[in-house]
Amino acid sequence: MGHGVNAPDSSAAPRTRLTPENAQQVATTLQALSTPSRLLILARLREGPCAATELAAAVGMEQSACSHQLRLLRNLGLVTGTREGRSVVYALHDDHVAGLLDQALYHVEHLRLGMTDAAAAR
Amino acid sequence: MGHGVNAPDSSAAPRTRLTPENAQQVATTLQALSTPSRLLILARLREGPCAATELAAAVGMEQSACSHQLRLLRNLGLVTGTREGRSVVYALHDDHVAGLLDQALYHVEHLRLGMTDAAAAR
DNA sequence: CGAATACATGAATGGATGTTCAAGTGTTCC
DNA sequence: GGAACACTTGAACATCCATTCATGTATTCG
Repeated sequence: MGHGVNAPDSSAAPRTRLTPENAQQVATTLQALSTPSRLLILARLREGPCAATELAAAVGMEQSACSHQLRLLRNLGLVTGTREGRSVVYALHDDHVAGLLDQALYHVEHLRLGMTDAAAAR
Repeated sequence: MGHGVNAPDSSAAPRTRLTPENAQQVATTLQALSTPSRLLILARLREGPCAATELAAAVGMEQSACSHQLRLLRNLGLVTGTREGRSVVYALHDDHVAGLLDQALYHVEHLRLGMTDAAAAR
């Protein structure tokens, strides 16, 4: 038996079969959510647009490191950067990114509740 | 403006703020979905339990490599392995794993529709 | 123009990670 | 018991990746 929790809505079909071909693409995109730095960046942007420097400060990382990750996120189409004066304002690309983030956080939280602390992988 | 698509249900609250502390845990869990091999393993298990060897064959990887990844997924609490005769049958730990997978596939698919092919990161 | 601010980019580095190869454990059956 | 099957585990290895440091580009302002 699972846990008596009801997810936001798992009934809606995913209907996207995972094939060996697109597995790489999916993995690449999901990898964007596999690091604390990028996760924090996206979480910050989830609450509204933000300029690069301010963003770096908000997530507590060096401006350069942040810029590198922003480039990656931009290349993946997760965020957009728009020049505005001498700043470049970053924002989530669209609602799917926000949704992906939300769902990830939701499920991961409940996943961790299901186990005492079995983790400590490796 | 985003795309005129409506996600399965993004209205249900995620209400899990991402803090610098749990960011690492969330990232670690999501990293399980950041590789084609593990993604294929989970996708296969999404359709029902499966013994280790058969699983390895199904996703087209060496049995050893598969076992290593299964250990990782087990440590993260994403899958369970149960001895059954001389086989060990693997299965998704619970519905949240299936939900996470579904949502990920759903959003990623629609994300990729939003861009011609900007990716090709790095 | 020149200085200052705001970002981006390249190279180098250290650490993590996936896979392979080679044993090692557990289980069934004769 | 012992061979065969099913899976796990450890070490080695090659690769990838996030961060740092140093430098380069763009924009505003005096």
